[in-house]
Amino acid sequence: MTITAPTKSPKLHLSPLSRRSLAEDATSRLRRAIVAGELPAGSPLPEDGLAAQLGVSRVPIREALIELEQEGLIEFDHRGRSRVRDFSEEDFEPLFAMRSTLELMAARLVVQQITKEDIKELELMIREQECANDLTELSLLDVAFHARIIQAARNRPLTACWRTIRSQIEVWLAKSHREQAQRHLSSINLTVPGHQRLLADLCSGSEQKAEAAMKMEMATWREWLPE
Amino acid sequence: MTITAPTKSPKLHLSPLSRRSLAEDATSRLRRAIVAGELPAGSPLPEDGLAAQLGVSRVPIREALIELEQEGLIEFDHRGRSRVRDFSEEDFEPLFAMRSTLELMAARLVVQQITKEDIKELELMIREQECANDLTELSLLDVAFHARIIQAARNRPLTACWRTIRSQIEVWLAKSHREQAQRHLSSINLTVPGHQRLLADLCSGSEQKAEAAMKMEMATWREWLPE
DNA sequence: TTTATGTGTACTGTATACAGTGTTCAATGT
DNA sequence: ACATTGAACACTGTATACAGTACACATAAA
Repeated sequence: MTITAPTKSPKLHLSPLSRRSLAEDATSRLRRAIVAGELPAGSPLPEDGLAAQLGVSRVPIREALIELEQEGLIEFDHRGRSRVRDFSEEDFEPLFAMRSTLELMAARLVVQQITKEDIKELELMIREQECANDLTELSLLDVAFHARIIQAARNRPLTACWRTIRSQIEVWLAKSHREQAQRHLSSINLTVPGHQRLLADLCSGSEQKAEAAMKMEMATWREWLPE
Repeated sequence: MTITAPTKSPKLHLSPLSRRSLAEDATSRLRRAIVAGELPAGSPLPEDGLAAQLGVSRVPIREALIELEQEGLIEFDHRGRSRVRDFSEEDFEPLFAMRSTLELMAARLVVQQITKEDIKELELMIREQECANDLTELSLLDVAFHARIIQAARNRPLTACWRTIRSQIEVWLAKSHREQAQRHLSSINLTVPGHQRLLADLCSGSEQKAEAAMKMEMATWREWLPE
């Protein structure tokens, strides 16, 4: 049984599977480690050491570190050495304000142009949230849901901005869960209905409703965090 | 006459002049070239070629290209080759919307906490704008003025977001001036009074005034650009 | 003329090597 | 004790080398 190549170009054009580079792999590995708290705040990130651990050379590591710095997860000191960023409580309010601003803008844009495709995917994501086993998993799905809303706004600069804060949000949530899990247990039952409501209002065609729903969502999130 | 080292550590701590790296130099050189239109939209940016022209190796060039991609000035294709981004007219509206959102947020934050230092610097910048010789110079000073306002908002994520759009704004303005300089000649006399008014309202302590003034400023800018 | 097939080329992705620099810490002098 | 010097160290910044791969073009087959 031989594999025969198609003589005519096959019309079924697959998404051109993105040859992930080592740099991208390193980025997501490190990002996950930081979000999960495996690399605690303040940890030094020597290029040599990381390269050895991940079994690659320093080059992909350097590129990963640059990316993570843009995402606000790590910081370089004056001579180029990087550490996991140490978020203090004063960092929360600005981050929250920025998130609210971006998501409110997204809500306004989404309501005008949401597609069937968007709705289908968002509904699917809500269903996945129903199956979440623990808080950490749920909060990552939560953030992913909001990322999908941003995407539905179809505004490239907005997506770029969101990218600069998304990981930081994940860090906050994970940290908060680790430190005071019991406080958030109730939220596990609120997330799904909240998102259903939000999605409904984003589909309503009313800018007021969409904005109000998003403000509500942001307020909920606000209560989760510090103090 | 020998130079004697101070025996006691000198209290006068100078800002630790940032040993600019070749990568940073390359970034600003390339950024300027793109904004100025010397590297037209669509130009390929082979690492070898750029490295040779700037007299460095590919490593700093790679890092510069990554940075410029984050700033939205260049794009990588599916196999990692980069080109100067080609802004079409549809790209303008989203960029404008994002800018307005960020600057409005900044206005709200600034009015609560602007300092004497901020005001002094902003006034100085307005005086520099009075001396601008041509439109290009003026528009760069204009963007720098707004960047300083963002800085005065003292919100780190906001600054990071602004960084993702700033260069794109400069590209739009420069491009617009090149293509239809005469349309904008009148604006040369409006920028300074507009900024004086804006600064006054940012200092007024009234959130309403500050927001209104910034909206006005954004509307002015809006008229500069396509159609 | 079209459609397949090979081959060269231009480029990136990655590894490796080396040079330079701030920091630390011990040795030295006062 | 204290300041000063110096040498070793740990690390980044940069250059260079090599390997792999998508594309273009030329050539061969239908």
